[in-house]
Amino acid sequence: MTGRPNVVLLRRDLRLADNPALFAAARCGAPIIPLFVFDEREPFAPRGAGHWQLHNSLESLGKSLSTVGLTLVLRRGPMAQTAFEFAQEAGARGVFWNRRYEAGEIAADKGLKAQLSAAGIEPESFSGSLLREPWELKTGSGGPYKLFTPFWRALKKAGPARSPVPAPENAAPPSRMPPSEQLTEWGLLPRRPDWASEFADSWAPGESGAEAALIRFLDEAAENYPEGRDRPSNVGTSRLSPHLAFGEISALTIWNAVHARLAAGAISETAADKFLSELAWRDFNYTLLYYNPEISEKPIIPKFASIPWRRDKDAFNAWTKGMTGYPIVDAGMRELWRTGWVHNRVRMIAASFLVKDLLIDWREGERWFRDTLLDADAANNPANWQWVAGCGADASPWIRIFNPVTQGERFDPDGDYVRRFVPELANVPSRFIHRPWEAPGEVLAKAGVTLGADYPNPLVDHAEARRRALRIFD
DNA sequence: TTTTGAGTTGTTCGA
DNA sequence: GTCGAACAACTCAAA
Repeated sequence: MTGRPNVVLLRRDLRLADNPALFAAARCGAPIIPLFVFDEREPFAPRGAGHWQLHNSLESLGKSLSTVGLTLVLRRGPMAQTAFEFAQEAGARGVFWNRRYEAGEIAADKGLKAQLSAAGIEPESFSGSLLREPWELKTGSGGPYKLFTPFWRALKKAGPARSPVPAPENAAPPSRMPPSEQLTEWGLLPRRPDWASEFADSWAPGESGAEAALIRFLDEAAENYPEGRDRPSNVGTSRLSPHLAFGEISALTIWNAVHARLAAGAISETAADKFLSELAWRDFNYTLLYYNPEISEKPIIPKFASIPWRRDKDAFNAWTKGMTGYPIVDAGMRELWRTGWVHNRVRMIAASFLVKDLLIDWREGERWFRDTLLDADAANNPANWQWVAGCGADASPWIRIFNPVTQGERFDPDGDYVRRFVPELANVPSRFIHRPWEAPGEVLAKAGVTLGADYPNPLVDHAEARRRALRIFD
């Protein structure tokens, strides 16, 4: 097709369905160039494990786009400059994108908007990621919500802001296509060692993988979600977080799919409500990010800025490697390393252990998760770390310290989860699986475990560490 | 303006 | 084994 094209700038919205920027470009009738810009210098750009997801997601996106007649262009470099130069090179008429909410990303996109306007290229941004924009839901006095429950009530009452838009069909590429960089040359897949060798057993990055995960959840797990979500040994959660983090599916699509099942009587209101409230947490965390732009650096409650964190490289390394001697913590940290994801319940236990038991700065944990999780983003990861550390948005009057033994016994009673990720404990009886140091010598011998050799002794005594944390956080 | 009710996910103690 | 109270008295949101 001839005529000046519109560029659709893609970032963490790697999908065709319900992509407002792509839809708007398709509706224009002008030729379309989908452009993915990878700016590795952005603090919340995919990194570490995220490179694996990004590679596979882009590969999948490229194929999907080609089925509707479009060619994905890949470029690396500073976001605003790269996108602007590309728009000029392509002789673009407009550049469309879906909004982002992290301070640096907002600044980059704002700069791009100004640059494009000055050059006579039309910029247009859309709401495509959240159910409601962060500035839409306000308290009675006009401020942003600081507690989840009132936010959730307001979101439920208001509902999503827009209707979903379909994927484009038979879109038109331009007659002259600017060249793309080659995905394989970006070197995003790990080699020597290939630490992602098992990721594909757990994940299918891309839009169709996201859709399959949603269907699987609705068919098999949604009805039992309120209880099933807390059992890390089961697939009781939606496992949609990596797909959401890369925008392979929209929150609105998920919201509507759950409502459709509810209307059909296929799931109960209780189950739907519980799950949708978790989806609402994502919106809430983005609101927190928007109004607390330093959320990954500064405690939302300022008095927590003066906690005397311990600098203990050895303890931190033991935590990252899943060698703390607390089986549920170690299973979680090894699940993270092996699969790029950890069950939510175990995230809280492992995070609480780092912050409260080891007294290591939550920001170090946040950075580790940012590197190793497939689903890390600028909002959810920092906001949840702040919640665990107790310096976040909720105002609980006393500090919460998870007991790794109690939590393990409550949520992994048979030890199935621990046995899967900490195989050296596989033969320890359930009674001792979450407290192997209390097992009699002959029990450990029979299970083939020597504490301190096959599996570490506890890094700290939890009861003692708890008293220390209570003293320091007071 | 003042008041009132409530706050994701917890733990421990003691009856 | 189970259950309610204490934790510490704060901050938020709405009436």
